[in-house]
Amino acid sequence: MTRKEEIFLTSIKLMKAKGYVGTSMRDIASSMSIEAASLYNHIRNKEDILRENCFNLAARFIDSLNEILSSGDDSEVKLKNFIRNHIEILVEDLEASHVFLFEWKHLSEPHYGRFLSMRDEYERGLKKILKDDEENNSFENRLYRMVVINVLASLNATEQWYNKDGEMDIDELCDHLTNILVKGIKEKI
Amino acid sequence: MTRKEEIFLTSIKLMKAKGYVGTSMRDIASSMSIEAASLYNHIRNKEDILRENCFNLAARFIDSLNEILSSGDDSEVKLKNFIRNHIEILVEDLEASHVFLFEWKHLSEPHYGRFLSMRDEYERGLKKILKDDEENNSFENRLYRMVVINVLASLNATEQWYNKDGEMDIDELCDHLTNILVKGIKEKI
DNA sequence: TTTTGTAACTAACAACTGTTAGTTAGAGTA
DNA sequence: TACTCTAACTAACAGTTGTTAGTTACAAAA
Repeated sequence: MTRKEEIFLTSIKLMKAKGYVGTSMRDIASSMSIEAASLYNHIRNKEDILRENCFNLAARFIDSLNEILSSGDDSEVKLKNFIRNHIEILVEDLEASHVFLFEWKHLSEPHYGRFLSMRDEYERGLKKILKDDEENNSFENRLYRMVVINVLASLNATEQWYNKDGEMDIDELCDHLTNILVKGIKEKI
Repeated sequence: MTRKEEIFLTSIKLMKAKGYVGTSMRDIASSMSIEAASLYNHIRNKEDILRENCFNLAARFIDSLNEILSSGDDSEVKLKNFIRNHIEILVEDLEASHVFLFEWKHLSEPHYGRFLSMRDEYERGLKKILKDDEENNSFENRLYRMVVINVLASLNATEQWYNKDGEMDIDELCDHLTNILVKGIKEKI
């Protein structure tokens, strides 16, 4: 691991705990037992850390989406794969995901705008997957935004409770999430 | 509206946009065209604003929960009322709700701990409502935490998209949310 | 041996932070 | 008239912020 990567790792850990604005360069430095100025040998500025984290994850979500959209699978499989990929990316680094989910709003322009439009793209992609499902296209048009946001909120909530070293592996996790989202909480699991 | 209430309103609006730490007393003051020091004629300190907002909402959620738990309704009605009350509180002031949902982690001790234990109480209450549902108690025990967090994440996501002046009223909103949560996204609405 | 790259340092910068002390102007009440 | 309340003010405090300039030590490459 390069020194730069160590700085990113330390920063993300702190930013999860105290937020982006609440984490100072001196916090990061002292957490690595060096001086704040020394950080600038490895990174350009504070926002770089946030930006790299946010766009790294955003790009992976978008790539996964495009792969699914361009596949020939039917819509049910597409949805299952969407959930699977989303959870895999989210769970791989739970600290990075937390900062991605909660701190992106502190990006400055033009990054803020770029981030928002990537989020829109992802939401439109999920909407397309849901709409292609014939059993499902009886949603009124104005409801799709609600459904899309609900699905993503449920998936992203995994960050709050999931423990990689716990008893539930990713396969089981995705099965449960798919069940709950598709069939609701009434369905026995 | 008292001057103090005006300060709270202005602060919450700014804190939604820039976060609690990212909002300075001078930001709040200049947004009201006064000096930062003048704010201290009306409030004790910055954290008071966050604390009052967070605990005001937390108390309302807890009160609503206790009312439902102590009612003699059957579990299906309890869940429906839980969703209804939660949404009503959340939607009444969307800016206050946003700060409640995203900025509580900046509370200092002992408020931070108190807030967390109120959240736990609320989650335990929802778990009890779900568990009392006989059709439903086939969830494995370790799954309830996931289901509870998923339900709350979906309900709270309403804050992201709902517009009080839009076309959907609260009755309809609650019906859709109840449907999606209970029957899943496969169910036609 | 000389050069280059890595990784740290000290010192300083201008701006901003939450908050306090002390004061002032005006309006309502005794 | 004298007093009190409300709501603002100026000035200052001690500390923190992100960042830059310039320097040093050491190891690897030329």
